Amino acid sequence: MTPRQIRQFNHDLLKWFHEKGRSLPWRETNNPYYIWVSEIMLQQTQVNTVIPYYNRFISRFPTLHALAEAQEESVLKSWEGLGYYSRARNLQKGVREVAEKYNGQVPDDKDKLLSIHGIGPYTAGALLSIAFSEPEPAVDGNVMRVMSRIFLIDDDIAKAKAKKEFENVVQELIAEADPRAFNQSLMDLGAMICHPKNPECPECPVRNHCRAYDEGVQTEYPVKSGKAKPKTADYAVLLISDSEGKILIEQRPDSGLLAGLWQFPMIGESEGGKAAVQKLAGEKIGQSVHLTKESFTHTHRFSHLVWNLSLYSGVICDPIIPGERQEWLPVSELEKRPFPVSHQKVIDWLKKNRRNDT
DNA sequence: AATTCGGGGTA
DNA sequence: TACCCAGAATT
Repeated sequence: MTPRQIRQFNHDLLKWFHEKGRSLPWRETNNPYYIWVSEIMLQQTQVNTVIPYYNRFISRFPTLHALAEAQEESVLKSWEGLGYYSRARNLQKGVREVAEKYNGQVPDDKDKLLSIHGIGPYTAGALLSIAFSEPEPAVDGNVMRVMSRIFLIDDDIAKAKAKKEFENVVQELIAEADPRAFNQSLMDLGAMICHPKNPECPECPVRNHCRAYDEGVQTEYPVKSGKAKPKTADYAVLLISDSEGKILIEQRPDSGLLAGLWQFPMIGESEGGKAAVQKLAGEKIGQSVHLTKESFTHTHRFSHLVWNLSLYSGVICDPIIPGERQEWLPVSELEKRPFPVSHQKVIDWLKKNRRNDT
């Protein structure tokens, strides 16, 4: 684009944004900590899903220091159900880093931001532009889709390399714009008009600048290669209760899938058969236990994994002393711990079917 | 450069 | 179903 075309593009885009842009909780503030929280929550997560989580989170951790000083488990509890839990752990790590290294002030320097845990190229750009009004690109899925159509860029956006190309394009456009409004207007355009499947081009404020619209090939962009088929894993979920009706739960490891969350003990069911489950359950719990296969089963789909869960229950008369990451809890207190959604389904079943109240 | 990290909305 | 979502860390 020529400088004149760039000015016209900016004018058309920002005029639309000020008239039709979304009003969102995190747009009512310039507090870098609030913007930071919102950007982390919004990673791979839709706006409407985030809104209630954001409001609760800010209400519970109203300042950067409040989050820095919180128990990690209470942070995970606030994140429960939102997914990608390492985001929450890294956010708190990053906040603690800012509290110690930068006296609680979120730095407005790109390299310093990128050195903070959980802040990558996108989030650094978003903070610099939205919180500090610096002309930095913030390239996410929306921006790649919009720009791929406007300039007919056919790089595979599933590849890491493609992002640089889009950052260069945005960098040229943003130079003459209000960076804060510019980056957010691209995201709103991507979310409200320039949809992946059925873009509403007649409503688009920049369709006159769009090469894909000009050539009628909007739906062929962006170019994106496919993902691998998720693998499946079968598990026996153990509902072990003591004579008082307390349930044995355990905390998952500090790294990997669902790190730090709580769950009912699980056993890989690869070979199937109740006898095998019974034997492994005895080893896991530390004493032999008679299990009953319940009718409850549940399939949980992650983006890269499928869990097939089936439920076994058993009662222990002489309860074991719980291990380091285990605990006996009454059903009524399970909600104090953060559980993954798959095991919340088990809790739902338990509350409907429990035979002995506690 | 490819894989691992959740869960829900949408056509 | 399949794809997408205000991506980053790890391998």
